[in-house]
Amino acid sequence: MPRWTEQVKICSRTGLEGSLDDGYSWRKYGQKDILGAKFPRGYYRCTHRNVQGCLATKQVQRSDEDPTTIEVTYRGRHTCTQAKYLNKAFPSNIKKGLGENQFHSDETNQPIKEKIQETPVGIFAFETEHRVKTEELEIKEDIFPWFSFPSQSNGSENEDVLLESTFENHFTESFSPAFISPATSESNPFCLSACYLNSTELLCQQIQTSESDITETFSAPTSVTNSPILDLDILLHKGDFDTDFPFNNPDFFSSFELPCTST
DNA sequence: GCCATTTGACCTAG
DNA sequence: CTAGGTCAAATGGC
Repeated sequence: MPRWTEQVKICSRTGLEGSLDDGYSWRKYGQKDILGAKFPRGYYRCTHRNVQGCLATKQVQRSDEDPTTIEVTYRGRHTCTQAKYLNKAFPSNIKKGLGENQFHSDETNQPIKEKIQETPVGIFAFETEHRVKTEELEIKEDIFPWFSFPSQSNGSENEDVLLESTFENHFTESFSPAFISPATSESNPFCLSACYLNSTELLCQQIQTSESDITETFSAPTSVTNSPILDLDILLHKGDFDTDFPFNNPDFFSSFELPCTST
């Protein structure tokens, strides 16, 4: 049975923590305390298991080191109708560009692709969660030290609030003005934090700044500003972005609004 | 009443 | 034997 792991960065402000919507509907069937882990592991199976015999399952566990990161281990592929639906909902070049680096297995029908394919709903989840390739995690944390949180839970009931506050403060203090565009001054900086560290997430960064810059950024990765976030260009795999990559087309963004705006 | 979640019990691989 | 994974009754929300 195919098995692979994602790391999902959560945005506690959105309240989506816990749902971890990946486009599929899951039913929780168990939870276990894992030896040596601070947080219990949740066990989920596809809601359509009984009706359609879909054997996909996933395990969800919050990371010890960074409680804002959820490790999601998928097992088995979806055979239910929602998998078909999700496969049709997004341009195929997205799948090609983003899928191949995300997983340890060579399975072709992988949730991250399906998640991204799911629009517009998938886009919103895509903006509030942070999925990273496991192998890149350390590199990202080196570049974004403010993404690493001290282990401060000590049983506090207000852990999430505390984390959110810390996260937000780190961001408002750490981002340069060049990164936070004046044009998006009403946007909550924390929303920028939810726009991400890998290639997929950098797209969101660019969405928040200037759509017209997107093409330039992707087509001329050596032309960067002094914004530290753009150093992430080194993490981009040029092959991930085909010339017709949808995010290069400003029209792609006209179909939805960015949800992370302050009230 | 239906469905999802919770949680202690049970199963099983190592 | 132990830890991880699953089952299923109890519980709660709608």
